[in-house]
Amino acid sequence: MLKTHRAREVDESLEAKEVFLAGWVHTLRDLGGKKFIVLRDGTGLVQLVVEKGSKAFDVAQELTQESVVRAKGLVRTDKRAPRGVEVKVEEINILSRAKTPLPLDVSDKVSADLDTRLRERVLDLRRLEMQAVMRIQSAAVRAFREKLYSKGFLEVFTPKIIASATEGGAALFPVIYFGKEAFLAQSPQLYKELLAGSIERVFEVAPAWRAEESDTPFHLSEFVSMDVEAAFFDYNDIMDLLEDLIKGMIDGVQRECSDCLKELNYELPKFEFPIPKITYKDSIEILKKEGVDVKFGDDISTPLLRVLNKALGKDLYFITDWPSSARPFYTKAKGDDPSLSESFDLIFRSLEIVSGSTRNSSRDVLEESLKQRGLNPSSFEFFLRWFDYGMPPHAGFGMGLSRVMLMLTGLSSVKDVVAFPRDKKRLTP
RNA sequence: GCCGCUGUAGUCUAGCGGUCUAGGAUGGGGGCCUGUCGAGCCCCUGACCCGGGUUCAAAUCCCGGCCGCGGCGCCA
Repeated sequence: MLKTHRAREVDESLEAKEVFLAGWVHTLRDLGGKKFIVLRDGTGLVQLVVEKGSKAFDVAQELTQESVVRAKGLVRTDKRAPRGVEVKVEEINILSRAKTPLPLDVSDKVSADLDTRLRERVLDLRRLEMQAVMRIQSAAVRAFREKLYSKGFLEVFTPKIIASATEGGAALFPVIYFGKEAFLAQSPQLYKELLAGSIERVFEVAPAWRAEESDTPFHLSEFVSMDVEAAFFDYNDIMDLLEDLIKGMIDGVQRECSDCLKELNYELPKFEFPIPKITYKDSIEILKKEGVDVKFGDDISTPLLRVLNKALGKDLYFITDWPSSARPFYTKAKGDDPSLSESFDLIFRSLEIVSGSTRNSSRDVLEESLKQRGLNPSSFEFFLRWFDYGMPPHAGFGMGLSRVMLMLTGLSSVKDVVAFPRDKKRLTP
């Protein structure tokens, strides 16, 4: 290893100890007879001091911002240092010298537009704010996984190259698969159902692709979907589970990332638990009362969700029991009213972050449902045939990671929370 | 895809018919400085998206294109 400690680990307990540190030159302050280098690594910042006359001084003369260096020095506490502790450098060497000027200010004295930042993303990801975002994401995904493991779910992986459209609706990206036409999966939906039909409780964290025109701060053509599917669950069981997961993710981020939240100047919203539920029907009534021209069967668009959010005064809520016609073919209808379905969306303010339902588990019902939507059951035979051999009742949901991240970071575009986002116009970096 | 707004040095921004030889900040180069922490001070460097038009005169007004942002649509 090139280093004995990481930046954050340098504290008073190491007083007078020799350490090796390595990282990026975050900022440089040259006072003539003394140089201050703020060194950054994956854990944070620490100040290095280089005195005139030391061996290191001449090398430090050559430093530029964002150069990668390794330094040997003695830790000393000093109330004048930023964290009350700093490292007096004895030796320093440059592992990789950064060219100047940088195309982006990593130290955040001048902020750049999102577009510029995405173009210069590798440098952008070095900014403290983006480091915080990446940490929060990791903590959130970890909390999601751990909660599911604790409830006996298995993490699974479904194919991402598929033969045909899974759900109908969304446009897919075609790929050439050994001379045959194939597509990138828009969702693991059908495969996760089949897995739930074999191993009961499964989840997957994986990318999905949609070739949609959608050009908004909430859509990407490639996104990470957090999917859960469980046999012997219905949509109420799934909503209970989801509530636990949301709670776990918020707690996990709060616990592990308080400094990151501070870096983002963001406080996690205080949600009501249990998460309030409102039916689709009641939502429509509320919207009507608010003077919106809507009727049963209409989709609740983003502008309408804003109205609903304001009327309800809730930041996180379920909209349940959607019209069957507004849902995909695998969604189970309600027993007492087949025009409605056992389905839900979880809404953060006016943003849908999760969508789920009880699924149809009978082949006859599925075939009928496909026909009603103008889809041909025979093209779904790869899926339907397994319903002949013992398919339990099951339910599940799909959660958009980057949308949840907006809730956990306070940022306003999913392009900002994804390291290398893919949208209609962006294919690099 | 539609509607609206926008495009000025590496980055962020001021200017919105002549006062622009385009101002500031940050960065970069050079100099001074041994406790900086958005270090400070001095000198220097670097820009009007592209193409047409209007006008005596265009960064500034008009048209087209491209890019970006916001909203909507598509999408779950």
